[in-house]
Amino acid sequence: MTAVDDRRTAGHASMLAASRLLLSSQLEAADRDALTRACDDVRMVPAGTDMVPPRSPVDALHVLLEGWAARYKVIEYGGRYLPALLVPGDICDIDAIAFGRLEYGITALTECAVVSLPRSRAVALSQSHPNIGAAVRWLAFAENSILTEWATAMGRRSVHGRLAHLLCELLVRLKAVGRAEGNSFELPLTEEHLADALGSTVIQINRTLRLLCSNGLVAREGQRLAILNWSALCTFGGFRPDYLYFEDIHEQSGDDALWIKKSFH
Amino acid sequence: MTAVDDRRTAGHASMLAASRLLLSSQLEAADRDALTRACDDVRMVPAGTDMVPPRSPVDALHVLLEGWAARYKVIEYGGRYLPALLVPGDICDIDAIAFGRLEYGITALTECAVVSLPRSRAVALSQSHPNIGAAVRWLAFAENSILTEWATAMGRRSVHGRLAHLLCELLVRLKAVGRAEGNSFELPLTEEHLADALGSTVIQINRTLRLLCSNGLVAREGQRLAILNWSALCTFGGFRPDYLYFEDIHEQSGDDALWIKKSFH
DNA sequence: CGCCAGATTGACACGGCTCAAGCGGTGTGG
DNA sequence: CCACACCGCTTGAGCCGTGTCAATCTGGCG
Repeated sequence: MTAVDDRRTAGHASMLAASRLLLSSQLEAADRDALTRACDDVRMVPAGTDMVPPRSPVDALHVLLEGWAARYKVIEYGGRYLPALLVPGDICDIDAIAFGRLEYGITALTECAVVSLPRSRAVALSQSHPNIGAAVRWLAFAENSILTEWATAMGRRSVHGRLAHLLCELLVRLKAVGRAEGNSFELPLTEEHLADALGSTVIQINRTLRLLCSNGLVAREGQRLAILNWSALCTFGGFRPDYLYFEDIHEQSGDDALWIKKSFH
Repeated sequence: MTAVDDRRTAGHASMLAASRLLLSSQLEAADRDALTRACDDVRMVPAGTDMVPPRSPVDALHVLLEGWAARYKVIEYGGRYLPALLVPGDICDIDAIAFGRLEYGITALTECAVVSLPRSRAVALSQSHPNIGAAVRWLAFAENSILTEWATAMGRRSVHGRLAHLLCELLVRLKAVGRAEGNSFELPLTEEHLADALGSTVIQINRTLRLLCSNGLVAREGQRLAILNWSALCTFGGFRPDYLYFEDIHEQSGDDALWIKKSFH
């Protein structure tokens, strides 16, 4: 995990720059400083560990700097479901700003580096800095939109479609935080993780992944996933990136934002 | 529609009092006044009509006073899905505060009475009145929680479970706005509406509803639905009301809030 | 070398979707 | 006042997508 260690020693200030929250164009320098200063030190979370147990009181928000995590819910006799996959830059439990208790848990799917932002400080900041308040609100609604899309996918798409859709979404989201090169990215998730995120089973995911490969839509090499035929994969999964509202984010992305737009117009 | 006409002539100020937004305990009298004054007049929307077409620019938020509506998405070759059922008091398109365009449409499932809150005024209010901003943020996260629960249900529950779960949710939500008597409420939706909300089909909903009836869990009389065995229905649907975060709302509900709590502890 | 997590493959069963037909209530026009 | 149409509900039969069960294979690691 040398990459992780590098990030760690570099301090979290530079890392935070790529977080969803700080990407918001509504923030000014003072807002960013205040946010960065409010964060605690970087903490490492081993893979498979609960960062936040479900239904417990939360005293801090967690910003993911490195690694993959997920929100999860456990249904009695229904197994596990992952209503959100979290990548570097995401705030794992942003709703803790409004609620002192969360209905889901957060688990580290790989080894993770996170910084904590004490809840009281987060609440205070979003009150005292109107821009931060607005940015949080924006993020809340953006998550809302993603959740709506996921629920729709669960309700009205086949497992094949859902997997294709998810891979498309991941590429766009990873590009936005500089974690994709061209049309490929590291996907360190097991098929079980994907199954839990898509409401399916390992077997089904295995076969679907294999199908996408054999049809030349994607290719896998180790943990790296490359999308070979972007437009075909989008069509197959019914993916349109509008629901991510990434056009509202100007900084950082630049060329990539342009690339996404071009693919659809 | 005499009931609707009554409400109409009564003016919207009193009606708005029951809206989710105004229920928030974070608001003070001045905040409520400002919100109420910012609203336009009541407008009637016929059943089956689009209140807001999908993917179009929105210039106003819509607060539902009377009737049932839904957010909807249309999937090519996948039919329609309703990621949210809206009942009186709900804000149909609250995310328009953050985005000028919505990814979903809003359709009136029955005849509806709505008031419009111009987007510009809503944005201004949530900036100038910190309490309103916080209340909007709270609502955003509350919707987030419901969406998470729905996605989880779509992914990991059977159609039977999902329907039971939905009926439980509806009772709690309707009670909170005074639209349920005891364990029963008006359910003016067709089986097709329910199917679209649950990602299923008319036939399946019909059979499931029939199953719940024959097992003595619920009873139907016209458009009225009564939950005969609340705890059994909750168990069957895996329903726990925590995700609705209604304990944060103190006013208005009173006895009902107590009743919900008692059922689970 | 042996262990183990994860990927893979096959056989099978079942939930739920599809197709198709009939039923009942309500509204409308002749 | 009846005939017809239409919408929503109901019911049956069959099939397909997926979940389940079970076994094998692979690569990494102690």
